[in-house]
Amino acid sequence: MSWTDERVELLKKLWSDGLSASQIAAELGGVTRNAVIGKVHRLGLSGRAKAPAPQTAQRPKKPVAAPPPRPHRPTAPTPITIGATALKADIVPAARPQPSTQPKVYSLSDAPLINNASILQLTEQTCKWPVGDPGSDGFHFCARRSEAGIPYCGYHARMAYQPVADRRRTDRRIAGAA
DNA sequence: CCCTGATTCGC
DNA sequence: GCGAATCAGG
Repeated sequence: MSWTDERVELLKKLWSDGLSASQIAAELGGVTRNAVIGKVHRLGLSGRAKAPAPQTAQRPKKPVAAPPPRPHRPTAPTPITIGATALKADIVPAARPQPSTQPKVYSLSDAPLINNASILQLTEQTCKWPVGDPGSDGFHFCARRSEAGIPYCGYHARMAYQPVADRRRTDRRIAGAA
């Protein structure tokens, strides 16, 4: 995945919005936070104003609002309780669609219609691209206006219908490689 | 250990 | 130019 004009533009926007490099990397997809930081430096926009955006640095112990109820599948009747953990696996992040057809060129959509959208708030008009780690606090859906006929905004539509780039998490130290 | 950005340097 | 590896820190 390369730094297209559009991706650079989004990078600039998110960076100036105070998002962290890893958050931006997650939103862009196909790049690591190292790549984002490297690009930021090459663009000469390192150092930014104080970020009012909620940094993931320290998570608040209590969510501001009650956590959204976890949806569960209506298909199977509630099984007889053997273990109490049955619901755990119910949240499955929307699967990234596999590459199919090459879509037309979409324009970059605007800001999210819903900030921090939960799955329950998604409608026909909102991009259903999952952002962040399901189960983690910051997880939400993109929720920019979706393009007609497809469940994604212009930007994510392109990600969705492109071959899934290897989403490397190589920022981890290699264990054992003393 | 989780995370952050900064820097280096082989590609 | 790119970004993994590394560094320095919260």
